[in-house]
Amino acid sequence: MSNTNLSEQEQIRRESLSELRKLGIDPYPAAEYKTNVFAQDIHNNFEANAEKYVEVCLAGRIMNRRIMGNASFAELMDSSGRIQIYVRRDDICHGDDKTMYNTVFKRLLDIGDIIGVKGHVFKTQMGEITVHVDEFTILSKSIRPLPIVKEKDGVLFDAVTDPEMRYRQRYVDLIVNPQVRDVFRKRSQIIQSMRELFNSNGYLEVETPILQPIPGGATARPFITHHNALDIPLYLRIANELYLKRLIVGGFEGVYEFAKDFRNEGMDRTHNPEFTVMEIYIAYKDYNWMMNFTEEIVKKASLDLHGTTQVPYDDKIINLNPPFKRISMTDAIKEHTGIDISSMEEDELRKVCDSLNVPNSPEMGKGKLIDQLFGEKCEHHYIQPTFIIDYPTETSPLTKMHRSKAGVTERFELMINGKEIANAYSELNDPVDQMQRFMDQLRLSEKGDDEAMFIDLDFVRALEYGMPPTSGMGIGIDRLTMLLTNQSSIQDVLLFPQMKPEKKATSDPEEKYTEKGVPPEWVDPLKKLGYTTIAKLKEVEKPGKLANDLNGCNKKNKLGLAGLSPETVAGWLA
RNA sequence: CGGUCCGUAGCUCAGCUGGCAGAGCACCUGACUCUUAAUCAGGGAGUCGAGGGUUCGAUUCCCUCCGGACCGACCA
Repeated sequence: MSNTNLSEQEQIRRESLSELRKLGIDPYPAAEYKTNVFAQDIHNNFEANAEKYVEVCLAGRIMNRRIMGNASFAELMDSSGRIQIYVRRDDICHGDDKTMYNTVFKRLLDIGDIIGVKGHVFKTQMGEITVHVDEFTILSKSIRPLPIVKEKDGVLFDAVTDPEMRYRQRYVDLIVNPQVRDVFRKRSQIIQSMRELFNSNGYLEVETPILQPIPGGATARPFITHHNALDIPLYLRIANELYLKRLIVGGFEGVYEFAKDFRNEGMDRTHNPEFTVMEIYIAYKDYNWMMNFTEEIVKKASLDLHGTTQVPYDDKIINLNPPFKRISMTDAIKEHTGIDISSMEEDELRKVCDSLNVPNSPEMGKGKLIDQLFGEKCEHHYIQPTFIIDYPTETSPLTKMHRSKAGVTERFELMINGKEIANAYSELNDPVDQMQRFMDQLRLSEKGDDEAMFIDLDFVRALEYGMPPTSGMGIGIDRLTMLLTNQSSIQDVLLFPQMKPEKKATSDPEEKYTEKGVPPEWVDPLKKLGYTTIAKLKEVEKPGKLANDLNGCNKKNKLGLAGLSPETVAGWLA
């Protein structure tokens, strides 16, 4: 009776659940279920070694059923893939009692249920490798129907594509869209590939604070939170750079971290409020060395994942085989605008921006203007991997001045498919210069740039003890994964992308209704008719009509309640 | 934040210039012992995103709101 808000199919599945229990079958058994094979193993090896597959046991979710009287085919999906099973009445029911087949298998089991099967592998007349089941065990009953996706010759029918469902109920997406699982396996492989390389070089994987008193190391708006015991504000980190460099000061030769960073900014196809960055810092190296190392990282990840450095993205082929093109930012701007900005000051740059219709604002300094020019006019052209090198000092406050070029720093970004994939420097280790750069940032922030960096005095203190010359690099793991798995939105490489809260229909609790004199058994029918709050109930003008609707609902849903008179209903509304 | 499009059964989607709410899959009943998008016969399933307006009558037209997608602006 309390189930009137469930769909017909959900009610039927709940009834199946209690029928199973009445038959003495636990729909959610506690015991370990020992399997000895995965679907993929059977597909790969059955034909060569049929004798090894006479007693198999596997478990998975029922994805499809084809019942033909006393025999049935079904598809079972485990973590490795799908395999067909064949269930024959007289093979699973040895005596006269055919309940396990006629009632349990045919009627009480559903698509979505998780079962274990024991049997032997054979090949059907149609040539499909199949498990002939001798015995099955219900491992978990599903009481919510799955979307039905059918497939023939690799073509999907009725595939679930609604992003709302796919991202919000990722578990459903993973069940019905098998290629989605593959993307996340690849994501893990990419991280594994990088970790292997770093560890084999003797670099140390570390963990640094996510809750930071000063959100340093990058320019971005942070999330802010509060620590009650200390009574201080804390920020969710926007970068871990300053902590990793403290560790280089502390004497580690190379440190790296796969870090979740958090930025309180816009969300779209390439931005999620939390995202993953791998940052690595290595002593006694410079950015030239780091470019070579970055090439090696990207090449290895691609080879480990695809066995090739030619990867498809959209309609393009990206060639990740080093060496990658290297071009300075000023040359890049010259290449795409024909303008040499290398000796220009702020006023001239602003005029150039205006003449090229590049948006700019008064609080932008020289560095920001150059950045803006590059972003608008150049960035999207770099489809094949390209290192953009030597960035303006103003936008690179943690970077060493260039050893020979004035006004620029030893910094590179790796652009692939028109997007920034990696960002690296020869790290600034001069504590006096660092302090000066922080002060410059402070002035920018006073000028109105809300993205200028905070000053981290402890970091400066660390540098005062002496940091070896160091090169550091960060790679956006989400974006690298998008690139290597050919996904066009960041939501497709994050298991649980940030979503707006699910809207929840307001609904008053039962007590609110009973206070008004509504009998408890009539609360659900009322809600089903749309009177989910007392306020809505009060708006009713014709109690007779409501009584009529309720009696109709009673009859339609076979609730078996005594009929209501208009007077009774009018009493609730008083 | 601006422009375009979308929201109908568990899922994928039709529904014309306003007139009884539709299909396929899924579900239920029945048939069928090698099927495979199984098939065949029958059945029931809906707050047509929410609220308001116009109308004798709104899923359809208008307004507001909510949610989503794509394209722009901002950020990694």
